[in-house]
Amino acid sequence: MSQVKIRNMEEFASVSGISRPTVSKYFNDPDSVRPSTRAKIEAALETYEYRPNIFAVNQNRKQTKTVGILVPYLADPVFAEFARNIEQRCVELGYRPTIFSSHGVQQTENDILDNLLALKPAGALLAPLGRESDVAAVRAFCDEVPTVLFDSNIADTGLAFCGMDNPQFTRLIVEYLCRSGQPPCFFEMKTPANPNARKRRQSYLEAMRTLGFEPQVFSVAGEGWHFEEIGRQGGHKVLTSGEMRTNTVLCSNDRLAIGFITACYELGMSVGRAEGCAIRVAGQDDHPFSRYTCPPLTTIAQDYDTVSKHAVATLFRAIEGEEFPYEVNLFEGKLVMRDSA
Amino acid sequence: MSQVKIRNMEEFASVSGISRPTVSKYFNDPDSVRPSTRAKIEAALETYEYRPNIFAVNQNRKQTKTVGILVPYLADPVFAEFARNIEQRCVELGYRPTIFSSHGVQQTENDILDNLLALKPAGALLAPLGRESDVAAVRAFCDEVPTVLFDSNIADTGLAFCGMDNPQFTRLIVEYLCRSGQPPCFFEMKTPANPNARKRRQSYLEAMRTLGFEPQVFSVAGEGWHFEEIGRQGGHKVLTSGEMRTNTVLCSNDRLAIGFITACYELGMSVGRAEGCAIRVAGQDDHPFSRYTCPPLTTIAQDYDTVSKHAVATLFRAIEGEEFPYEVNLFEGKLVMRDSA
DNA sequence: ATAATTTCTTTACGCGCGATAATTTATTAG
DNA sequence: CTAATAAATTATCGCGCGTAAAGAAATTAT
Repeated sequence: MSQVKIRNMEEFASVSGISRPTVSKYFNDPDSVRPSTRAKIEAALETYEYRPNIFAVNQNRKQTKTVGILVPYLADPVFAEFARNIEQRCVELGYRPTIFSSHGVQQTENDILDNLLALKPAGALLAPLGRESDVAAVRAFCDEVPTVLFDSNIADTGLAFCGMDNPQFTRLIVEYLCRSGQPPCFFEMKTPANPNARKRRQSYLEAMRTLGFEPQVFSVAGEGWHFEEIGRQGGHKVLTSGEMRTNTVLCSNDRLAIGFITACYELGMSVGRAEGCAIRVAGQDDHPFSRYTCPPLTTIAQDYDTVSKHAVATLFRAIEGEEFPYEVNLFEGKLVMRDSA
Repeated sequence: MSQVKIRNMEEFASVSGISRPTVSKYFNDPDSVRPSTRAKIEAALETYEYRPNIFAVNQNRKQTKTVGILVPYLADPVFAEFARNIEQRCVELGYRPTIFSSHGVQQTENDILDNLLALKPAGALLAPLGRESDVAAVRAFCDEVPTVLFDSNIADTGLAFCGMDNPQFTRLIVEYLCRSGQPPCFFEMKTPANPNARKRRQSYLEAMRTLGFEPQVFSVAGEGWHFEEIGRQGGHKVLTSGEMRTNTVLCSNDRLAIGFITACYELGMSVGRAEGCAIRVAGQDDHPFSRYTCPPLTTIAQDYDTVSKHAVATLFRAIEGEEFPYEVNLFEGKLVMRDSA
């Protein structure tokens, strides 16, 4: 490694013995130059430290190598896992992903979309806030940037949506709960942030009716993204109300279930499918922490990997110029039987 | 809002009736122009949509408004919380934070530092991987960019370090455990990624000796960042080994404790400080989920807010030109008494 | 070998803005 | 009202690179 500092592409071109426009072509696509010149450039790259100035590159190219990743709440391990997974795939494809979190706030989501737009990204992968989203703002963004939505759908927005097959999710676990014990009641937030929650409620009702059982829904108060606390406090209310007509609770998602189990503990109720337990609790999502609740949580596993993979693949089809109609890709979940139900 | 699209600062200057250099000055610092011209510019800003091209700005300014935030593992809610907190503070100060995660991998950490360098950030806030970090690479980065380290310290690197006062943390909870029941043994990973873990072990030994008790340390195998699973499997080994000379376990951190409690559950051992419980378990960090374990976890609360605040404040002192010697700022934790110990 | 084709070089311009110097205009002090 | 000061204007350059056109050189095909 030479001590000579290369200041720009001009200098690098001269030490590599290739003209600047050709070097520029090389950095744009190494395969676009003759193998012999490519070798020369890469030899120089071994000797001298040089990388094109990213700001100059991005200013002049119409399309950057940036990919925006936006999740509604990064402190939720479900979304941290999505972000990590998607990020890695983008890196592998030679792009520069940037992760943003709306922190559950519409204004923040809008600000991020606005800032992201200024970065002229090649594409974006968005998990919108859901109910809190400014639909017009998200649509406006999608009109400018190739975008794939995931997790939380906004109809006909962006190139495609990749998410869960909520009816399948809920039907699967409702059927399991019904055949292994008492039919479940449904525990949810009254005004859920995420549209998946509404679909799951719907799917619960349908599944119960199909199976010939009377559904019972508990919608508890609570705003924001502190689901565990909402689940805990709501759990206390429901459990002490005496209104539960069953010993089995299906929670709208795992984080609510985690809080609900805490409530059970605090009320001295034993949770589990084992004999002698007072109550069975199940969740939906397979949250990373669900394996470690006491008892471990029975739930439906969302396949982060498949959803991420498909979302990224769809985006890059578009980035690489393919045209295709709007898609909705829903993926099935798998039952994860643990001890809580 | 006019329909005329403003393409650059030149055009915006002309529609606002102000010369381009003055407009440029305004965007650099709105207070640097006369109030009357500022008003004119802001009036135009109401009518026309224009924002300076961020790439052109960053190319020409020696210093950008970017701030890099790097954490070792974003899927760990402790770091998600840090990242969120720091991010928000930077936004409030008018900067553009960008969050990165090393995902526990040295090469990733190095790549991120490398990429970050190319973004000419005004500063960076790094929580290094710890044992896995390439110290030379981190130091090299710190030589180029004003950097404050947090959470995990690398001696004499960067402008300052902000983190926990591990001796105080551990002493506090050891004292509590000793006066409220049997003195604790210490449960940790054999080769912890994070240097805090080593200090906590040390501090445990000292605290126990000071109090006149015989320490006992269990170092369990396990690599990586899946602490809950390591805690669970290690917990099984320790609990079934018959080597524990006490009914109280202090875990090196909350995530290990969460896994340990799961192991207790799986072995049918009741956890808690209540009478009749088989074992007491305590953690350290006040992980966001610790409130929801069964029983809720007694732990030492790390003050994310204060650490973040201090780290950001220190960085911006440097960004704004102040010179000061290398600092180490350690913050005390508070005992959070819940039911597990 | 010659022609056809591909690739490279040279030259030149443009992107959008920061920065500077010299000049003009507006504001404030006396 | 004039001088002193502050602020805005005009003009001009530079940043580092993308890109286009025209011609030279190297490669491939015939």
